[in-house]
This record gives sequence, C-alpha cells and structure tokens, in this order.
Amino acid sequence: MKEDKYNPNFEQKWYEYWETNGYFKPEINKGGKPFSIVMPPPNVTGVLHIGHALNGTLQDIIVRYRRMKGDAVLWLPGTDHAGIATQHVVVKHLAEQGITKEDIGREKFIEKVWEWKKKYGNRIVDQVKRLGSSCDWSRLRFTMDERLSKAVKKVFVQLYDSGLIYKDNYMVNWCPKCHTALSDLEVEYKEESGKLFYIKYPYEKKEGGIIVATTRPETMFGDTAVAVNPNDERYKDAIGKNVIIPIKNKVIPVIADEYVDATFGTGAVKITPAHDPNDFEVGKKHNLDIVKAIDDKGKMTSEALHYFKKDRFECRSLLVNELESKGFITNIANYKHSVGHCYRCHETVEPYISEQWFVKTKTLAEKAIEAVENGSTKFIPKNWKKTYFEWMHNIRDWCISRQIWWGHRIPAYKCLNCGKYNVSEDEPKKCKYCGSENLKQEDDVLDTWFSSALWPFSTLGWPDKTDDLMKFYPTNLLVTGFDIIFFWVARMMMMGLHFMNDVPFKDVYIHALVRDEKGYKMSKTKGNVIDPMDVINKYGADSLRFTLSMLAAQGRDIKLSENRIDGYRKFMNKIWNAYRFIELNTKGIDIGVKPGKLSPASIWIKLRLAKTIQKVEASLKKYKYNDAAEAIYQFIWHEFCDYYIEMSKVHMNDDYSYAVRYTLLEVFESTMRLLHPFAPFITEELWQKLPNKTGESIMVAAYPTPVIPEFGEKVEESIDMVIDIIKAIRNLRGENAIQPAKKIKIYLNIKNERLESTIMEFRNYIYALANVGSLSVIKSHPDEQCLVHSTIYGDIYMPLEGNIDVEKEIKRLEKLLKKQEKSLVFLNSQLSNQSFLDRAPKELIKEKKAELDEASEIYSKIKQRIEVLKGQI
RNA sequence: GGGCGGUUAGCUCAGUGGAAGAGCACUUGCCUGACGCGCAAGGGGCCACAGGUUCGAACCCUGUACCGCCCA
Repeated sequence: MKEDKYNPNFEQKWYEYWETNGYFKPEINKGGKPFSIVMPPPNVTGVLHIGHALNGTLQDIIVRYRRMKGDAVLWLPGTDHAGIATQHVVVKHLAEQGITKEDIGREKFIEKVWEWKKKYGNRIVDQVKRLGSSCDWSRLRFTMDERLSKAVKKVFVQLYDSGLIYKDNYMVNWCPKCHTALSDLEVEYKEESGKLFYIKYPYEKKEGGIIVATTRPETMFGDTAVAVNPNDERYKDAIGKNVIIPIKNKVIPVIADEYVDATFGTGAVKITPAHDPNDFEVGKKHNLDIVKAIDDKGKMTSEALHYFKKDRFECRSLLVNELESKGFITNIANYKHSVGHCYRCHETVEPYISEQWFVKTKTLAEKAIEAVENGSTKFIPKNWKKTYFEWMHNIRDWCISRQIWWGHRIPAYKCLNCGKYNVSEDEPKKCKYCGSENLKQEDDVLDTWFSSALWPFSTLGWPDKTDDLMKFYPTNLLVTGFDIIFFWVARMMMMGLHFMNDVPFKDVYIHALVRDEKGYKMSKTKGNVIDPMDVINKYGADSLRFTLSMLAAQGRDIKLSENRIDGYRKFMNKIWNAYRFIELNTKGIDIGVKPGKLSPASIWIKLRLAKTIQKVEASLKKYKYNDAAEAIYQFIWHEFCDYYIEMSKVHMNDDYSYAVRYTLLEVFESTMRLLHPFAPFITEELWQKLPNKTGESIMVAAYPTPVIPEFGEKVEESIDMVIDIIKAIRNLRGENAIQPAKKIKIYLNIKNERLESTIMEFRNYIYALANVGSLSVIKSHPDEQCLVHSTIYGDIYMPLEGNIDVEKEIKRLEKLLKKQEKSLVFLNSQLSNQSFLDRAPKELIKEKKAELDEASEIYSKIKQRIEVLKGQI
C-alpha cells in the first residue's frame, strides 16, 4: 500500500460490491434465525439529515452484527409519501410555472406528484446507501405502492365494519393555509404574547353589562352565549338574563358552567362553539347554536357583517378599533398564551367544525398499553414507556381525513340518493342500502400516518400471508427518535396488535435528537444544519458513523460538532497505519502454519482482544452503542497500537518472529470483524487485503468470538506490571527532561524473586518501550546519583550523569509524598472505624489493608529519600 | 398548570454504593524502523446546592435553584 494516509475514497466501491453480491438479503444466511427491522420511512422527496444518519447508523450496527452472528437478517427499507409536505412542494413547483392545482384538476395533479417522486424519490435512497446501510433494497417499499395501498384500504374497511372508524361533525384543528384538518399531534403550540381584550356586552333589559375577556375578539360574531361560574357571587343575578353582542346587536343568554375559571379575566367569558374546543363542549352541554364566523380559508363569514370576507387577523384589528371608538372596550392587557400552529406551514391553526373521519382509539389503545405493561414490547431506555403510557391513557380519537389530494383516498362512497356510505375496498357499482348507482367517492385522503401505522406488516406483504410476513413478523427491533413515539410508535402498536394479533416489534430503541454543538436544534432557518452528505464527502461515512455511535449514550441529546467527527477520522487514520505496519512486516511470509509458542505480549493481546469482544457484545445486547465503540477504540489505539505493535518490534528478529507476525495478522483480522458493524467500509477495505481473511466479504464473515488464550490471566498480570514499570521510567524521564533519544541505565530493587524474574524475563519490552540501555537488579541503593521512583513492585533507580537538581527532585518527591499521605489518612481512618470493620464486606477490608500496607511502604521510602537528598544540600 | 430529563475537568460527555474517568482543548519534550491525522510525559474536578438513609454517597431518598423537552 502506497498511501500512508487514510482516504475513504473506497467506500462506494464496496457498497456496490455488497449490493451486487446480494449480501443485504436475508437469504444470505438462509438457515439462521430470523431477525428483522423495518426502517422508519423517510419522506420520499426529502433529503437525508443528521437525524436519519444517526437512526441509520444505529440500525446498521445491530443489523450487521446480527448478520455476522449468522441470523437471517432482514432490514427492510422504504419511504413514505408525506401527504401534506409533498403536496406542498409540488404545488409550489407548479406555482413557479404559474399553474395552480385547481387548474389541472385532481387526476393530473396526482400525475405530477408521481413525476416528482420519480425524479426525486431516489435521492434519499442514494443517501442512505452512502451511509453504508445494509438494507435489502430488493424489498424497498413506498407507502403509496399498490400493495401497501391495498393494505390501507383493507384496514380502513375492517375498522369501519367493526365500528372503529366513524364520520362525524366535530371540532378539529384546521389549517386555513393547507386547507385541511390536522390531527391533534400535528399542531405545535408556541407561547406568544398577545392581548387580552375586555369587552362590554350590555344587558338586554337593563343598564350596564357584563365585561368578558377574550384573546380573539373577532370570534364574537359567532358567540352564542356568555358564561360565568355558577359559584361566582359577582354574577349570581346575571345568570339567565340576556346580553347583547356589541356591533352585531344579537341577543345571547348568560349561562352558568363549572368550566369557567372565575379568576380568569373578569370571570365572564364569551362562548363561541364554532371556534373554540372548550366552547364547543360547553355549547353541546347547553344546546347552544353553532355559528361560524370564520370560514375554511380563515376569512370572516357573512355573520361578521361588514367584515365579511376579511381575513381573521385583519378583522381583529379593525374590529378592536371600532369597538374602542364605540366605547365597548374597557381594557386591553398584555397576555401570554400558547397558540397552535400547523406543523407543516406554521400557519395559526383555527379550531374549526367540520365533518371528518375518526378512528376510535380507546379499545385499540388498551391492548397497546397492555403489550408494553406485560413486556411484549420493551422500550429502551425504559423511561420512554412512561411517555408512551401517558399519551395512551389520555388518548383521543384520531382524525384521519385530510382535505388534500396526495394520499390514499378514503374508500367510502356516498350514495347521493340515500346519503349513506358504502365502505369497501373496490368501488361498488350500486348502493347496498338503496340500490342507487349514484355513488361518489370521498374526496378526502387519509393521514399519512395512517399508512405508516401499518408499516411493520404492510411492507411484509399483509394482507397476504407471504413467507416474509410469516417469517419476519413481529420484527425484533424498531429504532426511532422520541419525537414520533405518539405519531408512529403508538399507532403501529395499536394497528399491529389489532390486525396481526401480535406486537409489531419486540424492542423499541429510542434515540436522542442530534443538536448542534451549542445544543440548539438544527434548522435551516438557523443555518446550523450539519449535512450528513457534506460530512461523508469530507470525512467518510465511517468517521461519521463512529462519531455518532460514540455520542449515542442513552438518555441524552447529542451535541455534534465537526471537530468531533474530525477526531474520529483520526482514529480511522490510526487503523489505516496500523495496517501499514502489519503489511510491511508480514510481506511475503507464509502464514499457513499455526505458530508454536507465543510471545508473552502475543498472549496478552489475545486476552485483551477476547475481553474486548466480551465487552462489545455485552454492550450491544443492551444497546449501549457508546460503550461498545469506546471499548473498541481503547483496544485498538491504546492496547493494540500503543503496546502490542511496539512490543512486537522487539521480536521481529528473534525466535518469536513468526509467531508475532502471525499474531499481528490474526488479532488485526479479528479486530476488523469486531469493528465492522461500526465502520463497515475501512474494515472491508483492509480486511480484503489480509492474507488470512476467509470468505468473500467481511460483512458476511463470522463475528469474532472471545477466546481466552492459555496462560492468559497470568500473562496479563505480568504484562500489566511491565507496563507499570515502563510508565514509571517514562515518568522519570519526562519529569526530569531527559532526552528521549538517550538510552538510559536503570537499576531495579524488586520486592521478591518471583516479580524479579518476571521483570527480567520481559526486560526487552522495557528496553524498547522506555528506551532503556541496561537493566540491572540490585539489592541496595546504588552508589551513583539517582532519581528514584518507588512502586508497589519495588524501587526504580535512574542514575544521572552529573549532578541531579537536588532541590527540584525534593520538590517532586514532596508532591508525591503528599499524595501518599492523603491515602494514608484516608485508609487509616477507614480501617480504624469499628462500624466499617463490622459491616463492610470482608473482601473489601482485606483489599484496603493491603492498600494501606503498600501505601505506607511507599510513603516511608519517599520520605527516606527526601531526607537523604536534604542531607546533600 | 402536569410530566420527564439534565446539572461531573476549559469544552463535549461516560460513570450509578467502596478513594473521580474518556475524548477534545491546554502545558512540556520528541524527525523513536505504521501513523505529526503521530509519540511520550504532565496540569486540571469539595461530581449544582441543602438536608436525609448508609460503616461508606457523584451514585439511593427529600427538598431548592438553574437549564432543556413533552403534554395541557
């Protein structure tokens, strides 16, 4: 390999290789146990954002891991049709050409949307591929596919037939701009500072009047009552009397209702059943008329007299002026209140009465609650189930009709003769109630989430009992963001349980939101968006993936900065160069034969590898991605590179030469497989170059299994000690500014012979890693001027040519002494505490005693040394 | 108003009953046979605050403050 720097320009090559060889299909592990994930479908005309990248990375890690473990893994990808959003985009596009959708009509418009989908629908798919996601593209689904549409119709009809879908005149959230109803979830509330207007409604038959407080004076044209709390002494006499709506001069009654908060405003409120959800309820209770003052476009109706056809907000300001000039306004106060906005276009939502289709959610929700309560579906982290329960317990009926064109048209046909609905999958020829042929299909389409709710089974072929459906439902895992627990997870639970009689997924992993480095939500308007495609182009998908997994700690938002990604790109470079070292040193050797005896460092690194594998697998089982990634990072950088590679250099020309080269390849090969789910591209690139790879691709190779080598634990102990001594010597050098290039002499006074012989056995490692020229064992203080470092194994002496800086050395030792002293105080106080001795575990007491012995030994040695030095001044 | 979460090194965050950890940043020294996208050494924290439980608390409990998010 010529390149001494990592350059991820090989990524796309490998993706094509994997895809064309069919590795993404579950059939690659035919006999394995099924493991399935459905991808949360991104909007078909959307672009990949960093949240998708996180979502995709987390799924791909599990998917690649399970595949390497031998499971028949299906990761099913797809996109959704995003009704309102996509319609918006196309409408806007047409507007640029001066065309409105009404100009071309429904059918033509839908054709245009399909054209749009054809043109841009692959963009996000290609982006998902760039990330390395190993999903089965041969099973790609789209919510508007014929099959999925069939499922949607069937579900609608079945729910209707069992009385779980109904149509009713009801107050819904209406977006005047999108011109459609929205579900409760599609409304975003924002705190806004508005005004609270105090308006006087004169009594019909006597002097004076009632002052009501309202934030929306323009709705007064739809008022049908004024309400007060029945216990409110101030208005006792007013109840049952009539008042007059100013300007409109309409007489309305004063009613009493508990709902009125006597402390709000004046304690009297106007009731507008057509334009406020609470008023709607009050109106129903008291049989009030419903008078629409605002139409579906947000304009005033003829009820508003001379404000007819004026915009609702324009009307408000004009009306306030008029009321003020005529003396009806007694006060205007600043008022903060939360106002609902459309989640797509951010227009202020209008509570609006209209005829809509609803799903009765109560019984569906009960089953969905139970499934989580009894653990059939688990949330990870588990706290999210509280959020889920909270919503499920307070669930309201789901408004599923949307007054747009792009989507699944509701399969209900109204008989224009008898007025009844024929609901069926196929268009009926005649009305089943009266036989009339005069039928008209509903204009409305279904909420996009209605089809998404079926995703885990509609994508697998339902209602047909396909092999995939039988094999892969219920799916094993769903990975998604907390922001769509209600929108999507909850609804999939309800639909899955109702139609499949089983949960749609066993585990739900809820990941955090990716924010910018300052913790702000990324948004185009703020300009703080990190585009995953830019990142991939600049740093490679592996760097992005590894960064996201390192940051994916459960239960916290992710603050992502480019700096961070750059940091993990360096990790990729480190791996790249570790490979180069191995390649340089194993060129031409035949690794067909297993080595006989392994070098101690080789045994050690194999043990460390085994323990790392254990840690990674245990972490993945708990979806602790960051722990898994961290373990690999530590192993590769700080064990394999910092120590094993360095130690291997010692053996390049001795008896272990072959064994070391063999082990370098062996451990590196396993490590690549260990890392593969996190960084699929670089691991494939390097693995393919290894002489000891087995198979066509790392992605279908077996995940490494932890194998504890013979003598592993014993060697680990020894090498740990050697490393401690190396660190101690390096510390002496560093602290005393001794030229790193200079080979130094070291004397060791080691506690016992066992340790001594171990150290002498491994002295070559100390020579190499601490750049020591000679190591000799002594039994007393050497004659030369020395720096001393006392360890729990014994004393390390480093002689200096010329005089040491005695004062500096005393200072250094005094600092150490202080540390030891602190330990002594702590341990002594603990061990002299009778209750500690009585109640703490015996094991621990033993440990502490040993610690105390070591600490006091080192303490007295340092102290002695300081005294000797002081004598030299 | 209700609920959930956060507060640990300059920054970003792990840690969840036995004396505080990582990465980045910082300081010092290094052309050591893969890597300066590097190597080596080092400094830096009464774990938000106040109580409580415990032999022992960053960790468990109660409360307070501040910051987020969700729902009404």
